[in-house]
Amino acid sequence: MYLYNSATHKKEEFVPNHPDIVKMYTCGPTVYHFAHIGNLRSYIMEDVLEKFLRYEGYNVKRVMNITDVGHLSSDADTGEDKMLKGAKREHKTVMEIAKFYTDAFFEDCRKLNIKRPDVVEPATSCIDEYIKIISALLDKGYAYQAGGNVYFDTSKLERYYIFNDHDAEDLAVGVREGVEEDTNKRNKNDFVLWFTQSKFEDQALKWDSPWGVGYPGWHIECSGISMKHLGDDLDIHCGGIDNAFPHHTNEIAQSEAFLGHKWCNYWMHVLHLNTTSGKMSKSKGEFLTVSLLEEKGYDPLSYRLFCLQSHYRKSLVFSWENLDNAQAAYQKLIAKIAALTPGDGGVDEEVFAQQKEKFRKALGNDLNTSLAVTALYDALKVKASNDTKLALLGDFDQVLGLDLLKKAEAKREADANAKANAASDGGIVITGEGDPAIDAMVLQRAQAKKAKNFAEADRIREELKAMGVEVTDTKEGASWRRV
RNA sequence: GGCGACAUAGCCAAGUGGUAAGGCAUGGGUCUGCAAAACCCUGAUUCCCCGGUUCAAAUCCGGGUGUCGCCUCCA
Repeated sequence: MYLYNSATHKKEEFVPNHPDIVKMYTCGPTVYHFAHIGNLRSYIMEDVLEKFLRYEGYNVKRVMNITDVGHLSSDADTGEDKMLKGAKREHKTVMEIAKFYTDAFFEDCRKLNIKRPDVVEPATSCIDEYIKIISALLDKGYAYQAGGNVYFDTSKLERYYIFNDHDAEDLAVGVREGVEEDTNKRNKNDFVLWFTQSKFEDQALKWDSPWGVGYPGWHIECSGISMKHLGDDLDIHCGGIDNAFPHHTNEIAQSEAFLGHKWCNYWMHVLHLNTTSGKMSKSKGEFLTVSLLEEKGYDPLSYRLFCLQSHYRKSLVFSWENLDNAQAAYQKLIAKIAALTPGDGGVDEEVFAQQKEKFRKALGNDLNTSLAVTALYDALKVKASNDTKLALLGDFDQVLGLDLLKKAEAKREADANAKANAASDGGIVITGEGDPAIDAMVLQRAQAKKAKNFAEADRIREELKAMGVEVTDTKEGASWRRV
């Protein structure tokens, strides 16, 4: 397969370091609040990558960190630690906050069919790992102590900038309000590996270290966690585009300085979900969560489809209109699949192989999920038995994760139940969810309709509507369901 | 200010030199007392703009414009 590598700015053929395993690392969430759906876009696309690798027969080991300490820098407005702020807001301890929002994050993932990574590691459980790396960096002369903190010396590297060509002189330091230049730094881009002196007092969690009691810097956790679980090399490192600089740049700097060789081959960066007014963030505008989507009547998987219809390397604009589009498309898709009867015709292997090839080619070309979704429609339209179509859809859905067959089956069952609950009278058949009182009203309406008393029929339909019951006419009579 | 990316119909988009896929929405039709559902039909003389290369450009080159991201932690 081919993947765009942001480190080389080129689409490259993916070749793992070891033939028997693909080592994949994903930057996880900072668990101080709920994830918004923009955060989740990245995890959806990374999930597709992982599932496609497995689909292609690779054995994948995927690791994700949970940031519960470390990048605890300020919100520009208050200068408070994010975890601490969350804790104060909810009158809980930092660890309680971390647990609560970690659980909430994986609950959101579950709703979106995002597989839990093989290893999920909180930053706070790998302190020894960071200390080991920092000590070695000091020994090798890549790090120095100043003002109580340990810094990485970026001037010691031959090449520091990886993802873009910065000129240190042009970097604006402290461009935003509330950020002050750290005078301990020898070079503009040096970064902290270990803090004992923080500009934010009240750091909740501290550990002992050779350099004093303190806590790890913003970037060391990903290097430490990755090496702990994946060893001294890595195939694919994923994250949101905003992480490219400085977070990932710094990870590469410290990891390769520590290891003495190349660390990670492929870098995948997912672009942002924006609102019409710009980047989606937790601190401004509407805070869009999976729960909010559900409250508004959206299936979380409609959002997944929305993301799939776009490409991960393009920013995507969220609007309710766009989500409506996706939800309509999703429901139509399910309805079409539900209309296919299983057990019809067997699987035509030749057609199956042809369609599958198209699907593989789409995803194999830098995860062209939009074309992969098109392959779903092609599978529905292809001249073949229902069994062939269902086999294709089920096969593709292993990667796309839209619960296509499951949802279609549920719909078929619901329709069958409605039939089983049918009440009939004088040749008029009422199908519904099995409530005799409702059946009676629906029957009354059907009789009024048969007598061409349309005013009465419409009146009863309105009455039912007010009760949350939707009536649709059928050939035999009428059908109803609660909405 | 510097750096990185993107720009195709109302919206999401495919397209990597050979004459604009697909989906949603819209409009029309069949069906229906009406409605819903379903099915059929429907759309870009043109791909941000201006030059250039070529028999041929949405696709390549040059120059603009616009949008987004990064340079504080953020997916």
